[in-house]
Amino acid sequence: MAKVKISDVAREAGVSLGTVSNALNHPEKLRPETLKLINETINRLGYLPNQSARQLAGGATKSFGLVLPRLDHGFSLQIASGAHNEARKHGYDLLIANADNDDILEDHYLRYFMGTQMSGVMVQPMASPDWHPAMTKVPVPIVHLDIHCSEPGYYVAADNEAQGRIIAELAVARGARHITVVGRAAFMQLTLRVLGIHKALALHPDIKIEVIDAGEWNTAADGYGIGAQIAERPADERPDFVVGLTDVLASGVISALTDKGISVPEQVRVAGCDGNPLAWSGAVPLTTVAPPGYEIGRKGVQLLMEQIENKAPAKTKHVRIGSAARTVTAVTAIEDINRQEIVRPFLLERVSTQNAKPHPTGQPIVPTTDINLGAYL
Amino acid sequence: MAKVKISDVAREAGVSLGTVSNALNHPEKLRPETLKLINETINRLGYLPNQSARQLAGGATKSFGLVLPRLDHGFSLQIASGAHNEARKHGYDLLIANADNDDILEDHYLRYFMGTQMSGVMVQPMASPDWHPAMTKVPVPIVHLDIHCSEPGYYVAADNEAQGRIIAELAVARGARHITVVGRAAFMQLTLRVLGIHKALALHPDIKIEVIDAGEWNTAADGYGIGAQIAERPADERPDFVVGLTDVLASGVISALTDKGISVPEQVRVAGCDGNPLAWSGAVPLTTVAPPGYEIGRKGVQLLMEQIENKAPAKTKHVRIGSAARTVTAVTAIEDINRQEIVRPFLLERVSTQNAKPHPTGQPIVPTTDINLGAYL
DNA sequence: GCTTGTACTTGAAACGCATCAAAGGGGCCG
DNA sequence: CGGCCCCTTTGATGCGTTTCAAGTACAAGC
Repeated sequence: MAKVKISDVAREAGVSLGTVSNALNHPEKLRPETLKLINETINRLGYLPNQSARQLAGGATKSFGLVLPRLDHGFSLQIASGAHNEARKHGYDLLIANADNDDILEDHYLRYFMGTQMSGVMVQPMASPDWHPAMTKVPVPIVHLDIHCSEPGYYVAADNEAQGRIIAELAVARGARHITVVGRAAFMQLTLRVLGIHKALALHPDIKIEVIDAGEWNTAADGYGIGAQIAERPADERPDFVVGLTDVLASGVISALTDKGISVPEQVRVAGCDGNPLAWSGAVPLTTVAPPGYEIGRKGVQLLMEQIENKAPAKTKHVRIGSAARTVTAVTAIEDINRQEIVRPFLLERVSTQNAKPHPTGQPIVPTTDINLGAYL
Repeated sequence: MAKVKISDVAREAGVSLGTVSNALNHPEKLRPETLKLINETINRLGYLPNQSARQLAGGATKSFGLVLPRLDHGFSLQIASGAHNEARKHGYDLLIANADNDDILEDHYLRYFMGTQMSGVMVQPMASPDWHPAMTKVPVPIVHLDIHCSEPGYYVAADNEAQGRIIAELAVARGARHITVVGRAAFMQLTLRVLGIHKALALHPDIKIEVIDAGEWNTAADGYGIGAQIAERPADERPDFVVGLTDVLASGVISALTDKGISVPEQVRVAGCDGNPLAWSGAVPLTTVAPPGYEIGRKGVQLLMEQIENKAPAKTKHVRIGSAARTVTAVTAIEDINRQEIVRPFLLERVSTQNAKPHPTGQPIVPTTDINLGAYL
C-alpha cells in the first residue's frame, strides 16, 4: 500500500508522466481515448495527486484559508458560510482554522496558511492586527474581517459602533431610564459596541447607565448569573433595559429574569447586540441588531479575488458592510403583526426566502455598501 | 517582494541552507548564537517556510483534516471543538472543510486532505461511506464520525437510534397518547432516530404516531410552519407530544404553538432529539437528548493517533460514545429545582464547570465508553 | 514524395525544503 | 605533538508535481 504516484500511473498506462499530468490539469489537450485510458488507470490504482507537490510545482492552488477566533460563535459561522459560498462560486476551496480564542494559535494558523501557498487568507482577528512585519512582506493576499484600523491593508467590517448606538437609541426610544450593559468588552468589536452605546447616551445625561462584567467567555451561563443578580435587586435599583453585549448573554439574562418571576419585556426589556442566530431560536423573542456576517464573508472573498486578479491592487481598502439599522427596521416592520419589536431567525429566513434566495441560512438581507472609512471617522 | 526562501536566509545569514533548515526543525542541534543569528535574519527578511515544500520533502505534517457536512449545526461544532482540543494536545493542527451538504464537495475535500499529506482525516459523512475504492487504498488514517456501518474502518458515533428510543420512552412516561414526529429523515442519523422512536413505540400500539416531513433543511422556519399547522387543528386531532427530529425544528414548533396561544408544555409537550446548543438559548426550555459531540471529536482524534502510532493498526474499530440517556438524567436531576424536566445550555455548562473543566463550551459531561458494535446489533 | 501544419506526447528542469552522510573545527588525552 | 572523539555545519540528493520546449506521428497540400 505504498503511495501511488503519477509515475506509477504513467508506467501502468503506458504513457509518459507529463501526459498524466495533463490529464489532470488540461484534459482538453489529450486525445479522448488517451484520457479515458489514463482515468481508468487512475481509478484502478487509486491514485490521489499529492497536493503538496502540486502546489510546490504549480504555484498557488485555488484555495483560501480562513482563520476564525471560535467556531461556536454564530457570527463567525455566518462569515464562514458567506466566504464558503463565494469561494466556491469562483472555484476556490475554503479551509477553516479555529484559533480558539488564542492569539498565538491565530498567528500560527495564519502563518501556516500563508506558507501553504494559499491563494489568499482571511482572518477575523481577535485583537488589532499589528502584524509582525513578516505578514505584510508575504505576497499572499490577505483580508481582515470584522475589524478596522488605520493600517494599510484590506478590511471588511460590520459597523460595531453603530450596533451599540442603534441599540442604545432603541433603548431611549422605549423610554429607558436605567440601562445595564452586560458583558466583558474583551474584544475590539465589543469595545466598539460599548463605545457606541456611550456615545449615543451622552446625549441623554439623565439616563443612568452601568456596565457589568460578565466573566471571561460571555456565555449564556454568565448572562444567567448576572440576570439572577439583577433580579434580586430591589425594584427601584433594577434597570429597565438590559443590553447584552452579545445575544447569547442577553438570552441568558432573559432566562434568569423569567425564572425569577420578572417578566420580559413588561418589567425589564432585554436586547442583544450582534444578531447571533445561536440566540434566536428561543420562544421568547430577542431584540437585537443583526450584523451581516454572511455579507462580510462574501465581501472578504471578493476582495481576495480583486487582489488576485489585479496586477497592481490597491494598497488599502476599507469596506463597511450594510447598516444594521436597516435590518432591524425591515424585520420590525414585518414583526409589527406580532406583539413587539422582534428579530427572529425564521422570520429573517422567510424574508430572504421571499426574495427567492436559494438557501435561507445566513443569506443576506441587507444590501452591501462600500463606504470609505474616512467618511465615518 | 519576491518570495523569500530558505536559501535567501542562508545567504543573508552567512550559513548554509541545511543549517537554516535545522534552525526550523531541530533547533537543539545548533549553537545558540547561530540559532539567534538565523532567527534574526528570518525575522528581518520576513521569511515564511513554504509548507508545501516542507510536506513534500519531509513526509506528513502534523495536521489533521476534518470534513463537516455543515458548519451551522451545533453538533458538528461540538465535534470540531473536541477534535480541535485533542489535536492541539498532541501538537497537531486541525483544518476544517465545509462540505455544505453536498456529497460531491465532501468527496472533493476528502481527496484534497488525503492528497495534502495530512497525518489523518476525519469525516462526518452525509451518507453511508461506500467510498470509492481509492479512499481505502490511500495510506492515510481516516476516521468516520457520527455514523456506523459494517464496512471495515474506524468509526465513532453517537447512538442515534438510542436517542430516538430515549425520547420516545420519555414521551410514554409523560403519558403521551398521540405523538407527532416532525422532520425529514434525510440523513442516516435522522433515519436512525426515527427508527429508534418506532422501535420504542412498537411496545405501545395504543399510542398514535404520525410523522410530518419538514421540508428540505429542517430549519426553525420549517418547524414554525408545522407548529402553526398543528395549532390550527381541532384540539382532539392535535398531538400531545411533538418530537422534533432536530432541536432547531422543535424550537420552531414551540415558537409557533406559543404564538398561536397553545401553551407548552401544558397543552402540548415538545421535545428535541439532538442536544443542539443552537436551540438551547431560548427562555422556554426544551427537553432534548444530548449526544456527546465533543467526545466524538475527541475520540476521533484519539483513533487517528492510535493509527499513527501503531505500526499495524487494527483494520476495523467501532466506538460508540456515551449514553445520551445519562446526560438527560443527570441534568434533569439538577433541573428538578425548577419547574420541569429541562436541558439548558448554561446548566450543562455549570455542571461541567463544577467539575473543574477549563473551558465550558461543549465539554463532556458524559463519560466516554468504548463499546463493540457487535454488542448492539 | 516532399513540405508544412496540426494534434498529441514526451521528458528534463524546476519548485522549496528536509535529510543525512560527510566534512570541519575544537578540545582532550596520552 | 599526534590521535581521537564530539559538536556543529555543510551541501548534494530526492520528495511528486507542473510546465514547456522539443519531439513524434499523421494528414493535407503541392
